[in-house]
Amino acid sequence: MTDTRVERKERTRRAILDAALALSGESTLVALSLRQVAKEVGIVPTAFYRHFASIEELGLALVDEALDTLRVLLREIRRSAGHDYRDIIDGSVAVLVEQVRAHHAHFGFIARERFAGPTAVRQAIERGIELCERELAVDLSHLPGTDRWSDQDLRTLSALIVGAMVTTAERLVAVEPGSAVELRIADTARTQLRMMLIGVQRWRSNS
Amino acid sequence: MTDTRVERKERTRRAILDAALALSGESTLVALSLRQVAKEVGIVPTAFYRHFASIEELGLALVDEALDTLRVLLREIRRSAGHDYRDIIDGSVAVLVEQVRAHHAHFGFIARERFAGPTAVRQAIERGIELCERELAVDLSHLPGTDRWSDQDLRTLSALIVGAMVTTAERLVAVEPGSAVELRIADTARTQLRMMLIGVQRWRSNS
DNA sequence: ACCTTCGGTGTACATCCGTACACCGAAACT
DNA sequence: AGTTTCGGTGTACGGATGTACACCGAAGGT
Repeated sequence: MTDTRVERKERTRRAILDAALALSGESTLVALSLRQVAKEVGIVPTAFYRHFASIEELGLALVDEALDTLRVLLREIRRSAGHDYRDIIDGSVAVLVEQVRAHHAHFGFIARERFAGPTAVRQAIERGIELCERELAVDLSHLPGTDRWSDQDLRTLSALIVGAMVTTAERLVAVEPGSAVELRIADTARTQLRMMLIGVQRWRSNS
Repeated sequence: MTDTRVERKERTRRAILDAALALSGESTLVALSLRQVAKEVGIVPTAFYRHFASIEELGLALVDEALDTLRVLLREIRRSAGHDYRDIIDGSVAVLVEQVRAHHAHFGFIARERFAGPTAVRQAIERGIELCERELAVDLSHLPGTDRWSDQDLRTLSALIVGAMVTTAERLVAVEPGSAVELRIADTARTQLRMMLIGVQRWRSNS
């Protein structure tokens, strides 16, 4: 009574999304049944259709949300960046750890569905990651040492870094926050970033 | 009649493994039913139990085989290695492309189940990849320029390279052999390896 | 005040699932 | 030759799944 009909609808839509995200964490979207989700939410199975036509469509909505937090991650990294290489690296990894902690369900979801999800979901994720690579490539072009790089080399380095960060995120989600293992993973990530960026100063496009 | 009982058994076991590998390519192991596999093989569902206690156990057998071809990949790379950095890189990527072509079902399987598979399968894959990192670290220690590296830094670089190669493999399986895209992926992989290895000459452990 | 819209309900059904059980027939052993 | 082993069969079950259909009751529009 305190709320309008659209508010009610939105609320159960959220509940469905949250339940699906939580349940898919136990295995995968493709192993998730409409009835499980409905039971978890506390609605009757057929009510599910008032919000989504299928689990796959639900998955696409989840991908959108997960990719949003991925973009937030990039933005936070950019915002926190110092100008010294050391600062950039330390700051980026700190932000990564923090964001994965705060939204580990989303990162786990991306890792799981990236190769195992329904086709449409996979494609959506791949497009999102590609977008991140493109954004990062632009950031990289503002770094000292990349003045004469070709666009393609910038993209290639970007892909390398994004790949390493995705792998790091995948490792982080499997680990408890604040643990010693988490620190080791962060340390490895910092070292890897340094290794990749050391190359930057020496690199000349085409050679 | 021409064959003994153990041969027969082994033959249908193989058929089950092959069918499961093929069918899991459409989605995931966790979305694969015992009955689907049985139907594909041409046996009655209950006959499945003569070979595996569950789909998960079947999955573990598949992991073993997939990890075998991963080890073959490493061995082939080592065998084909020149002593010049350029040779090593070109040769390694060539072997990678060739192996992924020849066993793309296995590489796809690893990519899919690595994060989305049953727990035991995920762990087995992670252990296998870790083993590859360790092996590669030893190879790296024989490279010129890594004389004074700490073991940990060798492992870290190894993890970086393995991660990039896994990502490359994941991209290769999604692409048709001999296509222009495949060439581009291989080219990117070569560049990335060069970028990583350029750092090797400049790197000093702890700094 | 009346009618419409629409999120949620309840029942129902065909299909698929894993698995238990009794059974078969030929290979393998003695 | 007689017996055992064992991969494969066939039936049968309780339970889960997607979805069609008729229905309800309150919010929302007129």
